Amino acid sequence: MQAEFPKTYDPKGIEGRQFTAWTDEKLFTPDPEPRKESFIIVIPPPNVTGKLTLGHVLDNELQDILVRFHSLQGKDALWVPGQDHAGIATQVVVERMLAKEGKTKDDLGREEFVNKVWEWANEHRGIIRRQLDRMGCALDWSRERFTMDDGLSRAVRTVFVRLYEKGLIYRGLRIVNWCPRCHTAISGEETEYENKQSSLWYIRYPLEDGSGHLTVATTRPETMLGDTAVAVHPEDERYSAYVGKHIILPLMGRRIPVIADEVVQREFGTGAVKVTPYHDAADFEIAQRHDLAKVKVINEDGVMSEEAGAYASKDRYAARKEIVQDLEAQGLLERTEPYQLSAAACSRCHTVIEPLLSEQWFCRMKPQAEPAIKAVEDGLIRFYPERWRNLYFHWMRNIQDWCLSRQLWWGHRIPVYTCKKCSHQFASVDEPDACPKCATSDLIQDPDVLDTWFSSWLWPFSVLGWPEDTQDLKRFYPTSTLVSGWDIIYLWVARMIMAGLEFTGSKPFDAVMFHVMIRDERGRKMSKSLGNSPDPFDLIDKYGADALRFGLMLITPREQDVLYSEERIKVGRNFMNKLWNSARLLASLMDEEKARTPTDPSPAERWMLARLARAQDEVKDLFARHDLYNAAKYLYNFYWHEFCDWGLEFAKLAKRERGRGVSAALYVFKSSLAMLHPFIPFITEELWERFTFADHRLYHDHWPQVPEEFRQSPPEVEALVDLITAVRTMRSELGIPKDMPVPVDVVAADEALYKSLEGNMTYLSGLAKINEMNRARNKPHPSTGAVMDWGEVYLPLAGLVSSGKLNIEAESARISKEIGKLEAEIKNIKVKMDNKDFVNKAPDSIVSAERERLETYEKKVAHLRELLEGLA
RNA sequence: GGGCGGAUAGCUCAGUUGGCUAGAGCGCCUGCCUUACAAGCAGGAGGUCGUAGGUUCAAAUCCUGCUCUGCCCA
Repeated sequence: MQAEFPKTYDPKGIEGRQFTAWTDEKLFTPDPEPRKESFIIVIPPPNVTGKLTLGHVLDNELQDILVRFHSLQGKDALWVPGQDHAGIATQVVVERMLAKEGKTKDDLGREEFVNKVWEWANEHRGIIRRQLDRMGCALDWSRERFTMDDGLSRAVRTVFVRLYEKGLIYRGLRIVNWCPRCHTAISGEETEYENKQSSLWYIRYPLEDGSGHLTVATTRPETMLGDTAVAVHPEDERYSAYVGKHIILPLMGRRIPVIADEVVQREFGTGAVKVTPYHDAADFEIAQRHDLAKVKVINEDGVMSEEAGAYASKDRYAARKEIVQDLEAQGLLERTEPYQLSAAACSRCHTVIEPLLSEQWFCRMKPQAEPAIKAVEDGLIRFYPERWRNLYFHWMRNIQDWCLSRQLWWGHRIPVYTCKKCSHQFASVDEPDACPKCATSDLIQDPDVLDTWFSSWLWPFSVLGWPEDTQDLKRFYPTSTLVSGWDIIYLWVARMIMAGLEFTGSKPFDAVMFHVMIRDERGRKMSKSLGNSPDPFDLIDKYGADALRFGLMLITPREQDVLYSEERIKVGRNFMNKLWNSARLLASLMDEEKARTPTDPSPAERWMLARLARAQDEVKDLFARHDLYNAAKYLYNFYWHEFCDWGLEFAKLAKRERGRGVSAALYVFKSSLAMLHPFIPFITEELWERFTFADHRLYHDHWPQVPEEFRQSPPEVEALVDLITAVRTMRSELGIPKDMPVPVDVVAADEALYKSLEGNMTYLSGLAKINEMNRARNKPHPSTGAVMDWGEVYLPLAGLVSSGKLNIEAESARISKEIGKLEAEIKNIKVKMDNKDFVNKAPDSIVSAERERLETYEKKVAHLRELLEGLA
């Protein structure tokens, strides 16, 4: 035991020292020789651009808790760290840096630009590592991986070639989400919807035969230049006469048909809609059905194309303005309404997305989805909480083909080659020297790169060495549990399941544990622009990593997004201080004792051991259900309100009054440290070390095993707790000064119980200031009292009345209230008992329990009435 | 428009397969700087379980409608 033990727990210094020691000892690298069952998690790779957020703290904390818990269960635990290369995000960041120097990526050229990105990425990987270290994450950094590593890149190419050769990857012309700033297609998940106040423009489209016009409403007037039809609903009687006629498109003079299609929403605008196949996904579908022309009027850079007539080479928004003005000048703008629209924007640069017809690489997903659906349906892979299965099934059953290509430089370049000579196109894992058809070496590789998720979906096995058949892969795959926010269930979790089944032939993990999102105290999402997202590392500076972790765990429900505020996590800091101070107390009480399994525990100690045993069972059970929130709460309440409030108070008195040793309390303390360790690794290791509980780290110790014989709690200690609480309440209501001792008279139904209570005068005196206990023969006058399940306690007032003013009103109000509650309950039970159906149909155990309750309550009420009379 | 949730104390949430007087933390009130801890100790107040029906001997819990609310997809 180290001598110095400050009054307040200060994590500074301690956390850093502990972590350095863990790293030096390679604590988190499992033995090369597998000896026991293993537990493995792969980290959801943080984005390499990332500073970690509070959300990451939660996500990684949960994983750390699981890893440490399973290590304490005696397993070989492994947690593999790494980062993903975050294609667009990283490229955008580096491009911005270049822009500050007045350069573009094209100035550097592809190779030099990619080198620059590598430099930047390597630096940031270090930042992420330091942040995870500060949280105390038990990651095995000797196995760190990056999605752009050689091995993982090879896994990506291998998978691509396999799918290509299976015919699942194809080139297709589709409407994609195009970011005009990033110059690439992006997925729906990489877009964000932003509510914008805009307008709905009503434009007149003149009919060719001069018989009038149709009015269409649009939120994007600039796209009208590319209209190739006007569509109405086939059952819309307002327009049935017009179907088949033609319109002369204003500003362009193009002749376009009026067609009928069922997707048209009759309620929107006028019910007649313009059709722009090149720039709208729904319109593209219509065009396919009706064989319409597709005219591209906006280019990849967001500028109007040559086909935009007079508006060519103007910015899309400038063109919009002019087009509206020109239409108005021609009397074709019927009216303009304010309109709230939710516009898709690039989640990386917030430029408004341009839906654009574009040729991209796609992967057919349906064949891979089927076994993945079955794996979850059959329980081969379990979801916690289970309800996320619904979302998974819903998406998987409606799965769309995956757009794989991105027009970026940073990422895995698509391994498709085309022979310049014979035009043969093929995919290859290794860079080919020559065309397999005509043997010329004049080959061109596809310039695009793959979606970042195309490497992330391989993560559970690529990090272990796949496609090589490595030792790690054999030993640690499939992994145990994946921890993830529910927001990336499609983007990542579902795809990993498909990839695992498709490429390794087995599931990637046994279970998925989903956690909720963190919002601010007003329920808003954390975001940079709102400035409501705290830097978790400021919080760690202020409160310590354990306090942040435990505080966060205690306020984060499983199924409902957590409303975070700094005030709320202080509960974590308070707990650290409580834990620390309870340790200080034990340190001051102990002599040379060890924390052994107690050999001859006193009743008070057995009471404590029984609570420990229950905590151990409960918490283990909660872990089995992946309910770490309630496990944390259980431990909090057990440690604070059972061990500290009662167990330590008993131990303190037993030591001071009777010179009894504290080894039983030390045993409970030691066991508690082990159970708390997964949640708060730093302080528990620190205390473990200070008390020299073992010559090895707590991380490698064992979950407490409380002997069976201690599981039964002695009834007299339960009675003792009741008695102390009752007397404390009466003292408080009556206003008896805290130092004034009181005598009590006790009636116990069971003589043995009374006797054993007598043996606990130390506690009665120490915790309720009871100086004398007598067996009650008659109710003393005047007196108050309380009725317990096992008997009654009377507090004679004779000696107290003379000594000062007692608040008799408060005390009699308390008793009246208790009577009221019991009478209401008695009434309820009587109604039940009078009900023949209840007596006949309810299980006997319930009926007899009700009968007993009725008797008990009636007895209690009778006693309380006597007490009330005695008070008056 | 389709789907998934939520509504329980002032606030944030627990409440397993229906069955003891519906719990916790924070906040609030009262009294305490009691030799571990005022980031603490002791005691206390506070709830028509959103609403209307239904099933049942019995509903916060199961079913249906409605209201409010959050999110996802199109």
